[in-house]
Parts: sequence; structure tokens; C-alpha cells
Amino acid sequence: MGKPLIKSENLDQKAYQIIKTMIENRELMPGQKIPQEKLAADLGISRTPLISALKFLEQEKLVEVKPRRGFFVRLFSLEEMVSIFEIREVLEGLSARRAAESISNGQIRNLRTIFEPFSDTRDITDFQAYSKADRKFHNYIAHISSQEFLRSILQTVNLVSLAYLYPTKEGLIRLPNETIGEHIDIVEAICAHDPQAAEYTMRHHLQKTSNHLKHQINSKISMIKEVNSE
Amino acid sequence: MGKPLIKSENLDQKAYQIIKTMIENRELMPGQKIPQEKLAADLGISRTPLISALKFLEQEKLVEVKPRRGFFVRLFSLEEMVSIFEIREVLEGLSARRAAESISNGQIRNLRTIFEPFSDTRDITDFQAYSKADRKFHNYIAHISSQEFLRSILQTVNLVSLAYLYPTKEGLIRLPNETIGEHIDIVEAICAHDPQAAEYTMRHHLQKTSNHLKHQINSKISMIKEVNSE
DNA sequence: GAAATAATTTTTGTATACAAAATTCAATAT
DNA sequence: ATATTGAATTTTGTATACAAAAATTATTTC
Repeated sequence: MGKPLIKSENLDQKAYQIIKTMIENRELMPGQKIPQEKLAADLGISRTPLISALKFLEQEKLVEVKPRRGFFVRLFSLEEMVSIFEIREVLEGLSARRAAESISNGQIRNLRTIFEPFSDTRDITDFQAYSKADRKFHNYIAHISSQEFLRSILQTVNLVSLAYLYPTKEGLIRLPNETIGEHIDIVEAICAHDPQAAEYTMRHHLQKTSNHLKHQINSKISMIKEVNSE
Repeated sequence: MGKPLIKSENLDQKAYQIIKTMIENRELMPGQKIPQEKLAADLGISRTPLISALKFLEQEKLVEVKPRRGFFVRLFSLEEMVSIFEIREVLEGLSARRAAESISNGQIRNLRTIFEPFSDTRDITDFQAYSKADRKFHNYIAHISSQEFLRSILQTVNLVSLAYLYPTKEGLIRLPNETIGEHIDIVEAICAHDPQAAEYTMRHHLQKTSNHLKHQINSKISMIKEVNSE
């Protein structure tokens, strides 16, 4: 501890990347307070660029500030998760449309590679690997969607990351066998340079996911009602 | 100059609001460098909270950083303006849908008030007042769209403000007589609690605006080609 | 021993300090 | 006069300092 992990300039941007990864990897747990002095020391920087990095993460909703209390890793409710998927639905729909318009042959090969390990089998057992491929998939489409500005918006509103931050409990995430077909449909629509189909399949995919979450919320509420009426 | 316009705590948030207004009002002009020392002195604060405020505005795309050069008021190209309207199309479409679902009777009255001064006449001459009402309209719909999280995303990606930052040249902005009907349609759909119609009319409205901009770009390009072939 | 209060330590929010880089401006050469 | 070089000035990026607030611990009171 205390070794300077970072060099000298743009320390805030570098700290931002590291902290973001720490949150995504759950080295910093949702709800947890972020110890400024200690984290700065660990990164080998002062509080000034650290706070700057945390401000960035605040706007990306990965972190929240409680005035005079400090920074905390953001914790999402089920309702907020539904919101995230609803917003992803429209933004990534647009993103997929643009991707279909501008994708290059090299990018087509890359895109097809992502779900290749899973396309053969009907039974996907390695959930971790599949989840990782899923994230890579959504981020890659954002990456190839031509418009620089749309890309930067999708980065600022880093919804793909947020979507994976909710504690993964039983039944909340849809199973690979259920989503793999949708993923393949999106890949094929984009690779066929079909903007309309790309947007439609992407929206359909994310709509199903948010509907799934809504259903979970409803069954949760009815469970609470049952308990209360006893 | 030099009077402390701000009190004592959360100076960054307060500076953020002031600077944002300054940019929107063109007291700070697009492309202009932001003089940190001077602006901090004018606001009666130090550079620390000022930089914090500028970082916020950077993520809202109102400001951009050139490393080792400083902060500059963001300047948008026509292409970027098209992107902004395309993203607004999908996000504000969602926003209008949610607004239609949750709008209260009081909010209905407020929403109807915004374009009241213009609904009678067929000839709207006060462009400034109309433009102001337009912004208020879009911001208000974002405000009433139930979901707190969607609201905060729309705030972070402050597209409504960005949409008005492009230097308003001849023919770039559609005329009030052309848009007032679309605005009224959106108002009526939301007030009728019709989510589908609300989303459709909003998307239609913003799509027409981005198409208008695309057309401007194309005629610009053909003009350049003509000049080059001479 | 639990609750209330006081003393101590830690942390936050902001200001200031300072080296390194960028800019400005003057001096010199072409 | 214009271009080039070099010193002086300004500005950036980061560290450090410090008062005020919050959290923690110790102390007293009932």
C-alpha cells in the first residue's frame, strides 16, 4: 500500500478509471462509504484529483454525495433498475440503428465473435462468462454507433455499467437460454446493415428485461401484502 | 467585481448554477476560454470549487477541457446539433410518455399556460418569447415525467440547453408558425393522459427538427461543392 | 449499567502554495 | 518589416494547510 500506481498528469482521469473498475468489480461495495484519505494514499495521489474523479463518477451515478458526509458507492433500487433499462431501451435502440448503418466488415467479425462461445450449445452454464460477453456486446455496439456525440452521451450516462450493479439475486436476471436468441437477432440485424431491424430487436430485448424486472417488483409487493394481512 | 456572490458551503454547486446561466445567456460565448482566476475572483470563491463546477459542466457538454490549456465554452457543429436532436427524440419521447402517465391536474394547467400567449395568433412575431416558452415547455415535461432517475439522466445529459447553444443563424431554426401546431399536439396528448400519442407527437416534433437541420447541412455541402468546381 | 454530555479524533470543504507548462512580450537576427 | 529566439508572466495541475462539521470515544450523571 502507498505505492504510486499513477504517474504525474491527469491524475483525476486515471483515478476515475481505476475507481470505476473497483466499483464494477465490487472491490468497493454498493452503499459503502469511500474513504478519501485512504484511497488517495493507496493510489499515491492527493485528495484534489481524487475528489475530481469522484465528481465524475457522481454524474455517472456510480457514486453519490451526501453533503458533509462524503462519497458513497451508489445503491440502486429495483424501481431505479427498471428506469435504467427503460432508458437503455431508447438510447441503445438508437445506438443499434446507427451501428447497423455504419458497421465495417472488421467490426462485423468482432461483433459475431462475442457470442460465438455460446451459440453452439443450448445449455449455457458459465453465467459469469455469459454476463461478461453481454456487457462487452452492449458496450461494443455503443462503440461502433458512428456518431461521436451519441457515444459520449452513452459514456456519460454509463447505463450499461449501472445495469450490472444491482446485487444479483435469484430470479432478477434473465437466464442465458432466454436471452441468447435475442442477442443473436440483434447481431444479425446489425451485421445485415438493417437499421430498422437493429433498433427493433434491441428495443425488444431490453423491453423484455425491464418487463422481467417489473414482474419481480410486483411479486415482491404482493408478498409484502400477504405478510401484512396475516 | 470581487463581491462575494456566494455564501459559504457547496460553493461548487452554486458556482455551477451561475456559470451555467452565464453560458445559456451568452455572457460566456461559445468557444471562449474560461478565465479561472478572474471568474473565481468575480464569484468571490477560490479555484477549487470553481474547477469542481467546471468539471460538472464538462460532463454536461456545456464546457470542454483541453489538457494544460484550460476550460472552454463548448462549440457545436451542425452534425453535433443533429445528434443532439436525435438523442432528444428518443429520450424526450420516453419522457413525454411518462409525463402523460403521471401528470396531475395542477400540472396540466401549468403545461397549457406555457403556449397560451401564442395559441390565438397565427402570426407569432416575438421569436425571443417563443424560444423561451419552447425551452420552458421541454424542461417542464422532463420535470413532470414521474421517474426521478429519468429526470436526473435528462438533467445530466442537459440536451434541452445544448439544443439552444448553437449560434442561431438564418434558416437553422424552424419558424414558430411551423412548430406551434406540433407543440399543441404534444400538450394535448399529455393532458389527455395518452402515453402513446404523447411519445409519438414528441418524437415526430423532434424528428422534424433534426430533419430540418440535416437538410441545412446537405445544402451547405452542395454549396461548397459548387464553389470547388468553379 | 444505560443515557446524556463532553472531549477527542477524523473527515469534509475550501483556500492557498508551488512547480511545471503554456503564453505573452520584448529583443535580436534576417 | 517579418521571423526567430529567449526572458518574463500567466495559468494549469496537484499538493498541502486549516477551520468547521461530523463521528468517535471517554466521562459523567442518574
